[in-house]
Amino acid sequence: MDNALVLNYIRTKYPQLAEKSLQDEIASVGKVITFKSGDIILDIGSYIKSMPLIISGLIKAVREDSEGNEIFLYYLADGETCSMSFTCCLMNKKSEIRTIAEEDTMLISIPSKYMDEWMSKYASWRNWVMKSYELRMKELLKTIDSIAFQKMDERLIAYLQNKAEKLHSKILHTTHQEIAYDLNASREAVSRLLKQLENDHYVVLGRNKIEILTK
DNA sequence: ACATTAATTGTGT
DNA sequence: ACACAATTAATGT
Repeated sequence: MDNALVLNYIRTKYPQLAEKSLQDEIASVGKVITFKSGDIILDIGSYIKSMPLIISGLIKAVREDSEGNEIFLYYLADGETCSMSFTCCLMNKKSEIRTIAEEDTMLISIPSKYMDEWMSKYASWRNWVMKSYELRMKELLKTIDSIAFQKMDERLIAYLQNKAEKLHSKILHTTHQEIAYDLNASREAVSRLLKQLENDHYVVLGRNKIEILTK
């Protein structure tokens, strides 16, 4: 079994979940699931029956408008979870968002029946769930601020920085079109802004590649 | 190694 | 925003 593996992941990526018995429970009921880059992990309108603890890779959460345009909400990175999953599970509601694997991603899936049980059983679990909500709210507010108050050039920089941070890499493998979808801008606008950033020695551009230069 | 094709990026209006 | 040009990467022969 991959129990030992799960245990190892939990200890390295989720040190907050400190209780030994909790770690053991996660190891025994959690399933390791992998997704390929581009896979839709959870679509809008579908029911969720488990909660993900992300081990590696990157997941993008998006919202969809009536015309089918996607707008970027936030990234879910290693050491994080999806608060939407948590709520949906407990309330047995459909998902309001779509999550897509941005990179090849590995996560531990916890069946919903345990999530609730552990809330009263383990202090570290409860605290961590609360912390996750807080973090998710912060990330959402950041995105709202970006959409509401920032110009496109600032949004682009924030987007690139955020992604680099979540990926633990200064090199992003993406296209101008992809970024444009996320920011719901035109591809040309993104291309031109990126070219500006390159002239300002903020990034180096390549095909399917953006390297962010450290300042 | 070369030619062909598809995808991505650049530019002018 | 659109049309199209240029460039780059991928694929077949």
